[in-house]
Amino acid sequence: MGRYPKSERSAALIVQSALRVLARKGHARTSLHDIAVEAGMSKGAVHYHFPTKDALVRAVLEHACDTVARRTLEAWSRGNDPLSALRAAIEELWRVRAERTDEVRVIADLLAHSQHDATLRPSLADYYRYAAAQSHEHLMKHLVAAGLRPRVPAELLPRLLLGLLDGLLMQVFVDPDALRHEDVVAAVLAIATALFEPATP
Amino acid sequence: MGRYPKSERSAALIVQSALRVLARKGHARTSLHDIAVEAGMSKGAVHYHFPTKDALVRAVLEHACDTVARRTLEAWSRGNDPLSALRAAIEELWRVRAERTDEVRVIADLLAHSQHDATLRPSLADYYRYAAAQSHEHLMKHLVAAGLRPRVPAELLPRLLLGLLDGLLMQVFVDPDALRHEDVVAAVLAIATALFEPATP
Amino acid sequence: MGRYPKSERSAALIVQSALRVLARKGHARTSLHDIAVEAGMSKGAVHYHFPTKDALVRAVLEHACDTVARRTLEAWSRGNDPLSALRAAIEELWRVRAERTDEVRVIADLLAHSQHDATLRPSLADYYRYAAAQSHEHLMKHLVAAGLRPRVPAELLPRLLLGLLDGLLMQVFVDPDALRHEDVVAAVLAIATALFEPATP
Amino acid sequence: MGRYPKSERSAALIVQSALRVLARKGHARTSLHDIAVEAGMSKGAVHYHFPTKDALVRAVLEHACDTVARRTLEAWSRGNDPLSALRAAIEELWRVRAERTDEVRVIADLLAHSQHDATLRPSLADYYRYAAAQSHEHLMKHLVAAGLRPRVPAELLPRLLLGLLDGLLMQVFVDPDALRHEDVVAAVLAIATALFEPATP
DNA sequence: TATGAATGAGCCTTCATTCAT
DNA sequence: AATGAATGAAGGCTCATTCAT
Repeated sequence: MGRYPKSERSAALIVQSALRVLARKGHARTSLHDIAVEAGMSKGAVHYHFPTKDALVRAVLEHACDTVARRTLEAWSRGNDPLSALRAAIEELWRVRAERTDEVRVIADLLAHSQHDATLRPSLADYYRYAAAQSHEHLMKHLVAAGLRPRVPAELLPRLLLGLLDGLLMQVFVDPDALRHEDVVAAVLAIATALFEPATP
Repeated sequence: MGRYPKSERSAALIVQSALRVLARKGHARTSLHDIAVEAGMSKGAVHYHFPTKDALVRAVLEHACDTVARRTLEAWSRGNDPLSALRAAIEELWRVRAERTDEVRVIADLLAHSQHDATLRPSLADYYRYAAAQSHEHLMKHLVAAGLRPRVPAELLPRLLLGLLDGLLMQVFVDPDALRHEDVVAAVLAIATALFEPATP
Repeated sequence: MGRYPKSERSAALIVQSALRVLARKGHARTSLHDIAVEAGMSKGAVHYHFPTKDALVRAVLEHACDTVARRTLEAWSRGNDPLSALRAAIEELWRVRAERTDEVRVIADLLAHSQHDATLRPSLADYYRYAAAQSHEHLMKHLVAAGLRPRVPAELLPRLLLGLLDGLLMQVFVDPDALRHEDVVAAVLAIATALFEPATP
Repeated sequence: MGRYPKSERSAALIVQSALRVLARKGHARTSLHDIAVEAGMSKGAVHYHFPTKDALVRAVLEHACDTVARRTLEAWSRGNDPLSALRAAIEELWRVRAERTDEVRVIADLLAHSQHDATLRPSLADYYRYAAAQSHEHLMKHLVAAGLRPRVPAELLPRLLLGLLDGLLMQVFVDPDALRHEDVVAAVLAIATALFEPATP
């Protein structure tokens, strides 16, 4: 701790500041100047650490994906019995979205941007793959262990779950009152369980 | 009235051109110059018909939402028996997304932008409301008529369906090969049916 | 009356409207569009009557100079004895300025502009010459008739008087409370009379 | 501090260049591009030092007012006896105007502009106040010391003097041959002295 | 490692002017 | 006599980037 060279500390500071500004103003309206001000440095300093704006944005995206992925991972380690674990996970997965963390907002913003900037896609693809893999693992562990088996191809399960949550989030973006927290959790849980049926012996 | 029909034709031409350019380059990278070139007019002419870039973008968004909503409406009017109608609708709803129409891409782009530009939200909120209302009506008509009743609050049904499809689309944006068409349709259909249970008499 | 062809009436309407807008917004910030709107016509119509913006502005300037000159003329036809006539004239000459008529404001604005647009100078020079000639005539008639003779070259008298009033007006432009009406009139009157001495027989 | 003295030098260079261009072309026809070219810099550099065109113009105006005020101040420190001091001052005050320095032209131009741009007024009001205060002080010192007292309110004296000079200048703007230098000086001197009378003991 | 200065391309917008109708 | 449509040249401003220090 504190052992990092100044360079690394500054770079990290810039990424954090950029994340905040990007969440607040969006990629299109964020200038390097804004980021430099937020970080308390000069524009030149930002360029010293990140050769290009795109490079910085990429770093921010990776950081944001990491953070969300980590929180997703934790989401699955709660609850005792399979069902309550699933419920807790869904609740946490929705919460991390509904809270509209800086990270979540930046990811949503850059995901749209990635349609026209291919360099952003790898991070996002990794993120989806990783999140899906995690969810897949836990879904299988919990539910199959409970004597259930999926009604759809197993590798599709997590993608459906995450897609559903992300899609609902978009509706909240547009109209914050469109969905109630409990309703979403209950409905997603219903869907999740409905995707399994008793395994025939 | 009608003395100068050229105006309406030009305005429509500008909106179409703008839609194309926005789909290709995204809101952030699209300039009025690009749009003017695409429309074969001068920048001044664009400003003559739309006082501001924002105004034009809003017009494009409304047009795109209309178009997609209309296609969504048609999606529900196919098939004979309830189940095949549902299947046809889901297939069409996914196709309109997976095809990545200009309209769909622009909507996705502007939806992200709407996080930081409140003036875009009304059109999008209308769009979601309208699409949800349509889906709600047909879902109830088809499935309830088939002696089923929803396992979740009825008004949530279409939001879940559309959210799921939109969320899956985002994964395709990032990684075009992440999902196969048939898989998606089958899975969404499974989910949709799983959301109903026989109505107890 | 009413016998003018439409063309002339429209042209006059445009000049009046332009005067109002120019007084309100200043030459630099006035567009032909503003003037057309004020006149309730289209931009094209304005161009029909005045081939160029400069031509219109020149017409407005002439009109304004005429109006002010006419009022100046009237200013000298009041009062009975020489001194009260002089007092009345000065009071009116200051009032027409201090009121900040549209005409006065436009003249002030265009006078500054004339430094860089020589085509405006003739009208203004005419105006000054004409106003000076009027004032000269009356000053001489009134005061010389009263047995006085000027202390400075006679042809300079009106230029001094008008210059003084105009210069004081500029101070009011910058700070409306800089000068009180009565003070100005009294002081200018004092100066005017001090410029004469009893004619030695 | 002083690590980057180039900044101050550049800012000053820009102000000087802007003064020249404004004097030559007038506020309305002067673009930042013109100023940048005159300064031998890029448009961006101008914006680096002055965030806005208005800000730059304000800086130029203050600079011009300062310069003229300083020269006015010097005008009063010449001559030995009261009368020759007054004469010298009037001569210099007229000269600084009749020379049509860049500063004087810019002040006249912006004064007209200030009718529609309130942000310019404070500088001009200060300038008039300051010049009036200076003139007031010297007028009183010289003339009252010579046993004279004003015929009009004392605080009006300098405003009358400066107003007269400024007003005459406007006539010269419009018609350079309207007034001869010696005539003006003699007449203004006559007026100035006529404004005083022997103090009764 | 970081800063202030400067660049230059591009963007949105305004506006006088032209022209077919 | 007048209108709506369209043009094209600026204009002010933003911003990523470069560079000497």
